[in-house]
Amino acid sequence: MVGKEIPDIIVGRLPIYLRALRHMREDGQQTTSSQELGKQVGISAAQIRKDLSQFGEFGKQGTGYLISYLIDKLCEILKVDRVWDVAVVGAGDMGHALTRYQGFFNRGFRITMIFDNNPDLLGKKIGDLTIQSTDALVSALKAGKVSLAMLTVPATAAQKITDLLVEAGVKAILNYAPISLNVPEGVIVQYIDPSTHLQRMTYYL
Amino acid sequence: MVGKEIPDIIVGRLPIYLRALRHMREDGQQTTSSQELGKQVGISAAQIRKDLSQFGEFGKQGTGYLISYLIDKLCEILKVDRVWDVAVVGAGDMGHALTRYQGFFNRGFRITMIFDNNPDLLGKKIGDLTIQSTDALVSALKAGKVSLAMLTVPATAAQKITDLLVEAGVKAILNYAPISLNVPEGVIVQYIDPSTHLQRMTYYL
DNA sequence: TAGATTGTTAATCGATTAACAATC
DNA sequence: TAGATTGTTAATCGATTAACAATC
Repeated sequence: MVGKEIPDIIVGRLPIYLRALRHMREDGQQTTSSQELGKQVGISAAQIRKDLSQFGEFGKQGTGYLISYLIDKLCEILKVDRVWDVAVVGAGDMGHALTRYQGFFNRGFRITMIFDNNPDLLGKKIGDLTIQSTDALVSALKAGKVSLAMLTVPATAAQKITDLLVEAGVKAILNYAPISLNVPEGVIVQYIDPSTHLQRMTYYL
Repeated sequence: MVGKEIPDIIVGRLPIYLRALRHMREDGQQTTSSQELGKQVGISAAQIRKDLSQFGEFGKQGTGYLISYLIDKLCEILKVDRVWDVAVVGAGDMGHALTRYQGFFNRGFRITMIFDNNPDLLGKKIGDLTIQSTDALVSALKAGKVSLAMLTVPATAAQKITDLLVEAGVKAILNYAPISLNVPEGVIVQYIDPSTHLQRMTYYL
């Protein structure tokens, strides 16, 4: 295979597979099949095999996939065979919750900075981290070579902060503010907005 | 058009359009075009027109869409022309953050109950709401006819709580626990897992 | 060996885009 | 009227599924 572009929809499923495989491993399981994994995550066995085949041959006919091996391979593919530093901007309830969340580290992430523009919060601590002024954001991120950020500021501030993140060299933003962001080519944004998720479901009720 | 099934991928874009239209209205804007809206949300104008045309004719040649009218129509379609009661299960940092979040109400949702199984938390208040025992979950949800829930418990407890939610008649679950849930036909799940979102982005870095 | 399951191909299905007549 | 923009059709593009030879 010569570096043909992988569709993003496939990339988006890999973390789901990885998560399920980790759960299987925690349960002491050693091997699985595309059928079993598919049933677990609600995706057809054929699709899982097709998705994985984009990246190599990870299974064995007759026996399926060695869970630990497939986990390693997926971590490599997703580049989470290392730990990424992540900055949080916005130290409200959501930023607070994310910063204290213990689940990031063994998924490949570590929150190393938190920022807010509220003077009352500056210098306060969340866990080991001290809340810094957004005035320091660009220089601190550049110095720390941070390329991932989570954005938990109000919608009204989100675009302005985004522009700072871009200026600071951030390449991927997980946006919790309920607004679409404009970013230049080469910067990726993913959106988490519980209201849009809920609205997508109420349609069916 | 005779009730032909709308693809879920289209349903999923409607809340995005709705959110952008509301921002436009807040800015005092009265009309928009598929081109302008598309630029705002990063979707082609043709696709927006095609999506909307599944539900009716909401625009005018030459002038585009009346924002307030289109908002009303999208709210009707998504069934958020009313306010839905939502239960939160899990009163950790994330459940806390969601319960205190002010942004739900004008998107069509209102958190009316919060549950946790930690005895130390029972009876404590988050805003106006008192944390209830998960033992009371099924009866309280049935009594309140709640059909939406947000799940913010640890992954280890998520499936067990999901079974209770299903038993209580919940039809849509927004799952913050990092695990795939099994639900019967007729129950919808949406997933929010920041780690999977981040992993989807690190692939490209 | 016999049964199971992969990786892959071809067929099907679905989604997006381009183009344009209709019309405000 | 002239310019703009819709709703819709046909063409294109992409994703999913079914099927099966290969092989553990």
